[in-house]
Amino acid sequence: MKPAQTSKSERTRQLIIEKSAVLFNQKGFAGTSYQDLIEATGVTKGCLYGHFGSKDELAVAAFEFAAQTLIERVGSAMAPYEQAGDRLRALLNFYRHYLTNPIIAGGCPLLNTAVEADDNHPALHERVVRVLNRLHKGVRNLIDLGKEQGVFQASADTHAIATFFISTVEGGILLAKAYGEEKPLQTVLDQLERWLQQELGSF
Amino acid sequence: MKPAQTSKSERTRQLIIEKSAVLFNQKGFAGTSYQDLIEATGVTKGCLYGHFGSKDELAVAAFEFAAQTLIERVGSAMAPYEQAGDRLRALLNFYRHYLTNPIIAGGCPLLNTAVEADDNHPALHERVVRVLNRLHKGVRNLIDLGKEQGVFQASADTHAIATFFISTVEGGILLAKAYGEEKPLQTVLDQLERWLQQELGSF
DNA sequence: CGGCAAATAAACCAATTGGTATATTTATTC
DNA sequence: GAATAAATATACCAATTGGTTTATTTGCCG
Repeated sequence: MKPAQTSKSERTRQLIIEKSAVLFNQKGFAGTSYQDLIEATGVTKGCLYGHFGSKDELAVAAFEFAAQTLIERVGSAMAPYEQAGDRLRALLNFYRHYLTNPIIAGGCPLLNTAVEADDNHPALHERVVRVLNRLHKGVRNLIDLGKEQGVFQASADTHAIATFFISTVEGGILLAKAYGEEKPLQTVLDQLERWLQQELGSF
Repeated sequence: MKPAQTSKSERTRQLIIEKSAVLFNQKGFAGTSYQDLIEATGVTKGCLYGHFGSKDELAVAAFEFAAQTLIERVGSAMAPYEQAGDRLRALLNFYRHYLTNPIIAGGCPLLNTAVEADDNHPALHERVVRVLNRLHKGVRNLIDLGKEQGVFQASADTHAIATFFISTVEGGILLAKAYGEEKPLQTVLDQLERWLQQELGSF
């Protein structure tokens, strides 16, 4: 049976991934049982195992989906703009609405998965690092673009700025999630923006 | 039986807390089973339940211990200094050695617990917020001290700086842990220090 | 040092865990 | 629309889960 463009099973598989991603993001890998997954997806255990060989495999697929969604959303937030300064502002604004308009319920999947995976789940940990690298590279490319366009200072330390950017944003998401309000993240993003303007020159 | 200053059971209780704190920090609450706890503490299940009524109760005690240790270490890192600038530098240096000389194996308990607790574990979540508040207040006090001493600019936004500080540091710890190297954290702290010097005036 | 309470150990519990085997639908292709 | 392969459901499994009960040992105070 050749799989049609969007066969029933493909759609079921996608449904499983999307629902599971939320659960894993909220409850973590260890905290999510097959019973939880069955209830959330509305699908039986046999079906779950038919599509994914193990909980590990499902968790990896779910994380990749969440990460892919994140990357795409970031990308389309910046897409309308060509000037690096505008793109950077769009990136910051994307994170400004991160909690009220979340990629996926339960906070940042990158943050959540990183914390649980690094000591416990090599397969997931590896994906986390990969996504982190992609994100880092994305920020670096943005800075380099700005330099080429002459809107960012050529002397800026691209790598360090990208690292600082990601750390700060993830930390801000952590605080906001912990406090259950978006204000800490807003504060962090405001400060980060000011810092970026000094590092890169007003943009 | 009135508990003596340090009875056998008190020592056992402390042993359980210290060993459990490591496990919970590494494997998370859901990821840590009583079997794990029994093996790590070298004590039987009956003994565990004799001291703590449930896994929840033990996890809370373990987190409080880890948090207390963190607070104390931060405090004693800054204690030798009176001038706010020196104290702030000491604080940054404390975090510089956070991964090579960790409070507790498994990374920052505040970060780890916050991520797992906020959606799943109200009791733990509440403690996390409390510790976060204490930390935030500590940084604010440090900044205010610097203002009183005339070494920090009076115009600095104390609250925002404290929020930014904590976010950035936690984000740096996250990145360093994810990458398994301390360089990202070093980078973050270097940038943070430069930023602080601009916000507060060179100190 | 005797008595007793507290601490610890050991055996046990029902429920749930992740995972499997098998039966039964369902979808797709010829 | 029949054949068939894939998808789904059901029932089952041993192992482990968090937690309890009961027995035994230990530490402590008069």
